[in-house]
Amino acid sequence: MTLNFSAIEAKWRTAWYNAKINESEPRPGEKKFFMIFAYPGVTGYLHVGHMRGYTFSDAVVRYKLMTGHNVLFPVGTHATGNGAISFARKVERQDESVIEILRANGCPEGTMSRLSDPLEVVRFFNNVYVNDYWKRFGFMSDWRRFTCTINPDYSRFIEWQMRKLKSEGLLIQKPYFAAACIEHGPVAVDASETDISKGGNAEVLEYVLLKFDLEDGRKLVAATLRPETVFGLTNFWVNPEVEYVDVRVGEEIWVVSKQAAEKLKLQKDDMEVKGSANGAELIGRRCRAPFTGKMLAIFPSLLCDPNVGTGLVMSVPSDAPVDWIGLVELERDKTSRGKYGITDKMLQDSQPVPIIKTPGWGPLPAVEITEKMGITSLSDPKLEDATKEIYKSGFHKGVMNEACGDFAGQPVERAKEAMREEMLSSGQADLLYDLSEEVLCRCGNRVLIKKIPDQWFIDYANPALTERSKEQALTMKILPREYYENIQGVLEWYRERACVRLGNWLGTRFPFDQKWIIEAIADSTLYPVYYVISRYANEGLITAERMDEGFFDYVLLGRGDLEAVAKATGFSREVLDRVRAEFEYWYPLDINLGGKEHMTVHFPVFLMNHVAVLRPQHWPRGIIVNWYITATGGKISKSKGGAQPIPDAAERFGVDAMRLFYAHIASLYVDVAWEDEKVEGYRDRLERLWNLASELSAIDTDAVTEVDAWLAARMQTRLVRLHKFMAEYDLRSYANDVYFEIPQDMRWYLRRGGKNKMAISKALETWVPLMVPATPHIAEELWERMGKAPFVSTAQLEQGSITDSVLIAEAKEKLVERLMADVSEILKVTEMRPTRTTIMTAPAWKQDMFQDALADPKSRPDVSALIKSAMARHQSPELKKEIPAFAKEIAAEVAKMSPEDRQVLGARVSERETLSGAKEFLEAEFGCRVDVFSADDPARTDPKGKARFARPGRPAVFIE
RNA sequence: GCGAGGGUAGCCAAGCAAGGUCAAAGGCGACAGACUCAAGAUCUGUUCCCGCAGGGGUCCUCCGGUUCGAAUCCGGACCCUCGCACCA
Repeated sequence: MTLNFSAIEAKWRTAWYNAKINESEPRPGEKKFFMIFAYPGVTGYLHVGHMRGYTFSDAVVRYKLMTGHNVLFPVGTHATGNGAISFARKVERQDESVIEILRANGCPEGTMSRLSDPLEVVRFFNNVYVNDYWKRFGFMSDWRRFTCTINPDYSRFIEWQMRKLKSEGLLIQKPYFAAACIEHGPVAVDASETDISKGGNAEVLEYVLLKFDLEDGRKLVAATLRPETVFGLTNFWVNPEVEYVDVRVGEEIWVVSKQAAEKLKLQKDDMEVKGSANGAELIGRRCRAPFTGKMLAIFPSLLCDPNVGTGLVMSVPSDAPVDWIGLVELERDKTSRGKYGITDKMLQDSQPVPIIKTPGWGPLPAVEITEKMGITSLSDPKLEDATKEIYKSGFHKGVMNEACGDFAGQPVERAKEAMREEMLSSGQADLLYDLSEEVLCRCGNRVLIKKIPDQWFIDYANPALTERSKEQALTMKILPREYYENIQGVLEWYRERACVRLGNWLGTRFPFDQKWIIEAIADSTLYPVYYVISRYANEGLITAERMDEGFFDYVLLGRGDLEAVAKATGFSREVLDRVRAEFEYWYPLDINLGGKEHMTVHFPVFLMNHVAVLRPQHWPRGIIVNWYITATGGKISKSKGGAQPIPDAAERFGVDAMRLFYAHIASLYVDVAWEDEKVEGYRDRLERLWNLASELSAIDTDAVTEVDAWLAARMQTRLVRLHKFMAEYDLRSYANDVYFEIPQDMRWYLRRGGKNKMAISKALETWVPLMVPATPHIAEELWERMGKAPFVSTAQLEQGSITDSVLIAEAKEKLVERLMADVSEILKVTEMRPTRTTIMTAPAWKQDMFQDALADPKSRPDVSALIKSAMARHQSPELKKEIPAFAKEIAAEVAKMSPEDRQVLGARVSERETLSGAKEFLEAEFGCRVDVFSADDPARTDPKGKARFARPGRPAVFIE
């Protein structure tokens, strides 16, 4: 029969939500479990990959619910930033790809036009996320608590958070250099290119500006990334075709390209353009280098790009292939030399000077590499590779040589920093921030780096905060284990982070200066707290306008006086105390789960904000990081739309099949490629389990067999294992046992001739509830078919216990399985068709000795002690030779066993009795007569003398 | 570049922190058998090599080391993925 998953899912999610079993109320005295997943940013449709982490969270929550916890699992969305704005803009200009995505996801045409409004975008997607994704997947989430970061009440909370950070001294102000469009203000430069139309991969570079004195008092300003190479300067490059300008910066007159002047204007407070400067006129003159004071000739070079740096370049031919080839070309170019009056003497004075010792290279790497690569002209494209190669090895492995004064012997990396500092403080250098490639705003203007003099930061570098956060992290459950260790380093490394920004963004106004909007990472760190409040705001019991500082202080920090707060806010005392009690009940947060992209962004600041603002008993208890589900060809891209809409996938594969896929396909801590066939495989698996359960339920006999006890025992063993897995949030191992191992146990039971109605229904009652975390809908349906009252979702899982009788039952069955494996091995090799099988279990003396060995507390049993006691027990002369040999063997074997195995095997079972009991089964399996003897039974048939091979746990076998 | 993670049998994927119980779970695929008129589904078995008695050999990217013993620990090489801060 084919199951109608879709109907089953709809039936049960409706039933759950009608019965409100997903709603969370504090129940004082009862254990609580509070988990969230990092809420998604509202930037468009999500894809099937996103559901992995969410589903994992729901599975954990459901498991906790079934193991004695009162759970809280709220959800929300994060709309701060420019995601919704950029989406709305695309709709507005009828961007084809966006319209296409909307259509593909079934967005009605009428709704589409509304989505040119960012707030409508947020509203629309909030609805999609909650209804089409999370409810559709049957999450045990308390929908009453939904919140979104641009809700007015949420904003009050964020304002409060900022006030607390400020009063803790954690908000600081200092200049900052940010990418900005002249028209539109700050823009985001990132690969998704939401704000920009070109240059998403650009990086912000910090150039050191070096000032070269001209005789007329002006300064030629060269921009460099390698200030330490001033020791190797030989000349200066000016492009005769570029338009330069004189600018006044403070007291000084600088010469830079016109384009560079524009950049400087955005970054220097006291600066003005004086007039144009003639580049060609400078060529042939001389300038004095900073730091060394060396006089340098000025040569022409058409390679100086007015858009890069200052459009003026200093020349270090020892280590810059471009500079070296520039000189080589100039030497050849008699015309230019004549035109600019460049003499042989000037060229001779510009010979490369070795300054850096780099392993694998001679004193003049630039000369060496151009020769090796056969580069002789500035137009050779290989020049770029050569430059990269020399830069890389010189910078990372090089050491300054004896020509470098005080810096001789220092690694280049260190010398660079030291010289930068020294020249900056002595006024010989300055800084210029620039983008590594051209970036264009959506409006078409060029994006430049602009100084923001009064930028606010959260001071995550604060030593006390860092220290307390690190200590807290040590006490937390953080998975995977690698991240538990790494987060220490991440917290240490965290610096101040800009927490507000200018421009057109969604978010909360900064309470200390309304021109700023609070930035997206800053307003999403403390928010799990808000889920205990949002519910009251959503129900209208408290209102945004009146949620003041005193209100939050009272409910979250336990500060202030109830009467005063009630009076100031107008909220009822009863509500105020309910909110406060609810916070005290649910907090701290037990688990925050989020994707791996959060490891160096959200998680550390999430922790630090809690530590900074809340009392220690409310600091977080756990973090789980999930890796991604990717498309077969690479990452499923959020900005480019999901591979298939989530509701479509749910319809096609079934929610439970998808949930099982997420749970079982791999550990949470590896990336997995989404493949339709795999999800279909899980759907088929669920159908098979359904059929198996039906087949078992249909059995209606009371016949008692020895496997009944085994089945009961095996379920106990499984339960204990399963709870151990979930203690580590190892949902994958859990699912493996529930969906693959337990069905295997059930089939084995049937194959062994089990058919006891009571035993079966007992096992099903254990098994079906175990399916709830991963596949709740199908579990409910099975539960109902079994005649149980709803809901299995709220049932409690058995704990399971491993008693002696469990051990014995397991050991017996293991014996049978082991024997079957041996027999089939023999049959396979010999290709016999058996007519009779004789099984000879180990003789009493071997069994006794085996038990002695297991009982020995030493990890390696004492061979001579084994021999002694065996000799004392068994006097027969023919054993005299066998005992020592076997003692040695058995001691070695036992030495290798785990304590668990020893325990199992120590549960002494009569092998002959056990196998005799399974005789009928074995005869059916082997298709021949089976006789079971003890090896020391004279009645046995053993013409080939196999009996002596009998060992405890592995009887001898003779097949004819 | 800096920081982090990874490379396991035809494929996917456990194992690796606490070395021995690992020829290495589980799934998929393939092959064989049962069932069936047949196909599919299902169930059972096999799926590195050798072996007519339950055994042996060679394996966990490559090279080297530690150890009685290494998929697991250490060093090196090659390859892949992710994060690097105002996109969230």
